[in-house]
Amino acid sequence: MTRNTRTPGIADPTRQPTISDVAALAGVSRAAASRALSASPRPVSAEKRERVLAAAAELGFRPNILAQSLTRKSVNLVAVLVNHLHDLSDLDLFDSLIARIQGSGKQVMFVRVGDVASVQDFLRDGLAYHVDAAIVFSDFADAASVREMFRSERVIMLNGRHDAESPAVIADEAVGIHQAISHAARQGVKTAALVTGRSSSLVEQARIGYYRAALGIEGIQLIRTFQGDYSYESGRAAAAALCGERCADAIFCTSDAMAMGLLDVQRKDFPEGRPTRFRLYGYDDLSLLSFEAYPISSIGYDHRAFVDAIIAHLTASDSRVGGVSHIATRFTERLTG
Amino acid sequence: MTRNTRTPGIADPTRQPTISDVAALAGVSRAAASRALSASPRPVSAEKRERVLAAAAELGFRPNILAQSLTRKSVNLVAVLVNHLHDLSDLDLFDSLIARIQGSGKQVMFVRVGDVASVQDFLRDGLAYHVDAAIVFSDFADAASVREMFRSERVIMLNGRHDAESPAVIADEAVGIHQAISHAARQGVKTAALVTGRSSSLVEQARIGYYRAALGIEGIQLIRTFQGDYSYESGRAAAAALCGERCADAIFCTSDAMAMGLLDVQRKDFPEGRPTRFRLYGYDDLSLLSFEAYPISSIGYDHRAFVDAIIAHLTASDSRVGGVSHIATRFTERLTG
DNA sequence: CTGTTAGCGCCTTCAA
DNA sequence: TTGAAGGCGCTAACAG
Repeated sequence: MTRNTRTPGIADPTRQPTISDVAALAGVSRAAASRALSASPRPVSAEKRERVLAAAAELGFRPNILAQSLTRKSVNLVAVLVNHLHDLSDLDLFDSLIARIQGSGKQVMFVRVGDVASVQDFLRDGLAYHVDAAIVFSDFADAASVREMFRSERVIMLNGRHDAESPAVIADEAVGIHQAISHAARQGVKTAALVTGRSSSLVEQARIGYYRAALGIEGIQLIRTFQGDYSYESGRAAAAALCGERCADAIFCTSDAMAMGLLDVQRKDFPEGRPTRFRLYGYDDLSLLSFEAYPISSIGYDHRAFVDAIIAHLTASDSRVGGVSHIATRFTERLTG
Repeated sequence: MTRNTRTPGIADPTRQPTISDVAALAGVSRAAASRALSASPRPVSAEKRERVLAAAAELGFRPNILAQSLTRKSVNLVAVLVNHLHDLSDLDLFDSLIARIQGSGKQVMFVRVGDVASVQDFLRDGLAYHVDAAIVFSDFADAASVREMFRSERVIMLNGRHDAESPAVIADEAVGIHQAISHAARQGVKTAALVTGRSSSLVEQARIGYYRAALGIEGIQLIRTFQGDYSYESGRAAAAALCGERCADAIFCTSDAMAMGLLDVQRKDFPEGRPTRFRLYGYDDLSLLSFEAYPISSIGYDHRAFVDAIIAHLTASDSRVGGVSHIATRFTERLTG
């Protein structure tokens, strides 16, 4: 029995039909069957193509994409790295990202990288696919590690940890933050408190810097700071620490979740639906803020533009150019501002 | 040049090193290199293993999992099918599911199947991987289609559309629903309104049936019904329709999101933090309900148990047994109940 | 323990 | 246009 030549009648009937089976049934060579089944136009006589297609249909043949990719050098798989799912500041963003990736004919491999250790585990255990591209939300991975992890040059960094070789998409946070703070200044805010996330993240460090700079420019005094971790619970903790005696005129939170926690602690004090002793500003512009319970003024960016930029890098012809796309942010006023 | 034998010095240096390169550098056969690199213990002399490992490290060798899977007949890939991401009634569930799957050494392929048409597209275009298993949340896919789509016998159905050949995990909704309704009865509720989702879903049809049955048993009269689509917006619409003149003593929503929308519309009428003219019951027990703004009594299940059941099916030795695992649901009382 | 050999399923030269 | 042959990267079976 020669290579890849089988007698379908004798072989295991539960086995998935391969292109060899199709070729045999159609009475053509494997190469001819491959050409007939190919999406791109290849030289096959119309009559043979017909026979091959009929045979494939009869057998219920479906190509093994993994085997294809072995020769094609492209698996049509994109890895998406996140810390945890909770980090997805907005599911809408994610949903449209996945839809767009699938729309481009690729599938999405979802990789949850909870901490630095698991990045190392991945590298050590070699349990990473050779994917076409990787999109990195997770804080815990730098561009070089991800390139090595997935053996891919096309690594799109969204966490600020890009380098010269990998493209990145980053939100231009300074603009929106300045808009929010100058809005506060116009409302007569003189003193402010800042609730931050883990300062280990580069993104967060930069964000804090923008707040401080804008407050300085607008002549608002930063009288207190509280370090949280982006979570709702840490926002509640911040309320206890900041909303006592000398409460600032405005409290800026570097995540909406924290602002929500803070708001909930204060909720009983304001039947009007918003705090009166201070103004409250969040960050992320979660779609949840359109619910009446959390009318928090916030800073966000256009999700469509963000996804567009990612897709552009994904489909760019030159895979290894390390360009950085900037996405504008904007301030949205709601009841609390 | 014979099969798979290369001279590394001459070959394209940007090419990823293969096991042949490692073997050549270590001065052993490819088979020996494969054995040395294998996770499971295989016969290799300690000295050779040493040399191979050193060579692999020097070259930065990483096995191509896709090529491995071609011979191993297992890709270590699990497909997860969802409608949209919004459908994930709780991200926590999803997060731990993915963590557990990755913990078992498999990766997760995320497939968004927005409608019936895309299921057909998948089948027609053949752009589906031969995965080890598929986990189906999406309403739009039945067991047989998914088995064909992914060429896998191991299809775990969570949408109620399982058949004799595929295992399933389903929440035992009747229990929790009855708990909620008998709780309402004990509070003196005599009349009820029901806000439902799309009744095209089998799960939803069954759910509505449980509500009706339990209301009957407890002697509560169902005086009004409103059809929504599980969304927050449709909950708001329900409020307009149901909370007017002849408002029921209790309103039961088949999703928490709808209950939240309904609550928000009524919010201004109750400074006490909850509606007073009627009791409100949701479904899903979202973690969001632990926030003070939405203290909605709700019905849910133990996420851990649910994930455990899925993983059990995933790792079961007999792939094609179609057992159905039932997960208990329970009622949780909050302010609105 | 070792290396040789024969594939996994597919695609792509390359002569004919 | 066609089919034979070789190879993608890896592992398993088989002699030694």
